[in-house]
Amino acid sequence: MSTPARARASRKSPAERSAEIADAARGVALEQGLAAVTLRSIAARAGVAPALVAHYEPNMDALVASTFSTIVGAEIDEVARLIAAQPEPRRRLGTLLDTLLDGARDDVTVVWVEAWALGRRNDALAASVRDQMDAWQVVVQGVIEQGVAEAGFETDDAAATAWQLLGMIDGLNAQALVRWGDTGDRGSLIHRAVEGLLGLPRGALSAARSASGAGRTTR
Amino acid sequence: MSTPARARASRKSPAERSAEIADAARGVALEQGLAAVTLRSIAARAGVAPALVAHYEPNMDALVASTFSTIVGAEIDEVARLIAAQPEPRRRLGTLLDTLLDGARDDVTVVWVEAWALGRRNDALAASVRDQMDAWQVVVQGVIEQGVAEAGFETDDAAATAWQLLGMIDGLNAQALVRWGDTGDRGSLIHRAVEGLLGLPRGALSAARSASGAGRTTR
DNA sequence: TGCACTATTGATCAACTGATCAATAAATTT
DNA sequence: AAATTTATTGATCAGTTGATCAATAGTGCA
Repeated sequence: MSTPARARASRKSPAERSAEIADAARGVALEQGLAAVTLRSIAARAGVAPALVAHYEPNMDALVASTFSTIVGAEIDEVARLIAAQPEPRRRLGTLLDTLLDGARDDVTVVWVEAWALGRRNDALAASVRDQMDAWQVVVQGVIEQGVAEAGFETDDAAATAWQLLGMIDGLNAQALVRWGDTGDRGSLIHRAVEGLLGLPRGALSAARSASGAGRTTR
Repeated sequence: MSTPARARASRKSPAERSAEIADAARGVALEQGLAAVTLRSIAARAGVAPALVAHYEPNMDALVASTFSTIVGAEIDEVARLIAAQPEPRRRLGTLLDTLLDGARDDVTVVWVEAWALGRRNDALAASVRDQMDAWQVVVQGVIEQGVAEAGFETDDAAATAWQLLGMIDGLNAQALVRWGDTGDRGSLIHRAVEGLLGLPRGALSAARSASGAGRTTR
């Protein structure tokens, strides 16, 4: 009862082991942040010697970058699916805002914030961050363009408006991360801001939402 | 022509030396980010042995935290002064937005973003971050409340609206930090969003601004 | 069965971090 | 001038990080 020193890991196919390492990295990143994705922490979680992680990954910067992409990519896919399920632009937009601001993905927000910071010293990560931001922007721009075509959204530049919207969301989430506790309801006021951004009448988004029965009670 | 090994530092009063160390930390943080504020980097910049930095600071976490507070505190003071110089609420708000989004303080934005990330592992820093966010919020809330009283701003909850506004600003700046280059004009669209947030007619803020001759040409 | 391939590992490195402490040296006081 | 105080330092420690490499041990093939 002393050294819980990991037994030799069973031999697996490179594909399988590689996937396990990626999974371990994803888990550590979600639970403790991207900064905790180290050679040894991942090895420990995967039940493997540190050298094996190094064997499968060109370097840790790359693992951190791919881990970021995996996590954020999954988030984008998930939210994109939720949006696509909504039948109408205003409700799509409301779903987008409510989903991203409901606090259920704070672990992903941590990953985002750390990626912004770490990206300054990890080029591969910085590139991944830009890629995933672009991917988000495409999704949001799609919602806006459809809204312009079908639901009276007003904007000269859907692309720029999408960036603006994303920036607002990211900022509110990052803020909520720090302001634990007394963070009021992020997401209630943003509806007004977005209505202003898109030239919609006050209440247009909230109305579309409550009409769809998506109201949360408290938070 | 080999070892530029620092000569013994001249003896100074604790107050003076302490200030020099704080200055060195401020400089490093602004030029290379908070993560670069290390015992040795600060010692080198201050022209002093690493042990002396440790002698003057209880620990590095505290130095990082106080450095953050110094930098952000100065930013708040500066912007608060700029705002106070404006005679009217709409122009005050416009000045606030334009000043914070003109990209002239990106070095401070880096400090903010890194503080959000590092604060997760540095309690003293996390506390400083909360304090400075509160300080910002007070300033913004003041602008809003005056606008409600004098310039037709509409909001039920000036405090929450101030947080919303800050979140938007932080998010756009953080985003611009990463999206080097193709970051369109942050700050042009935000006027519409803020108008929506405060129940102002479209163009109310931009009009107040250009009327005051504060227009920037390009960026 | 024995050979070849390769997944896996322990040991080890260099580089960096924050921190401590006895020794040194410059002031100030006596 | 001597003693005292204290600013400053070098040396050193323990801890972390990413990375390399020869040695080990499963696995499948001949």
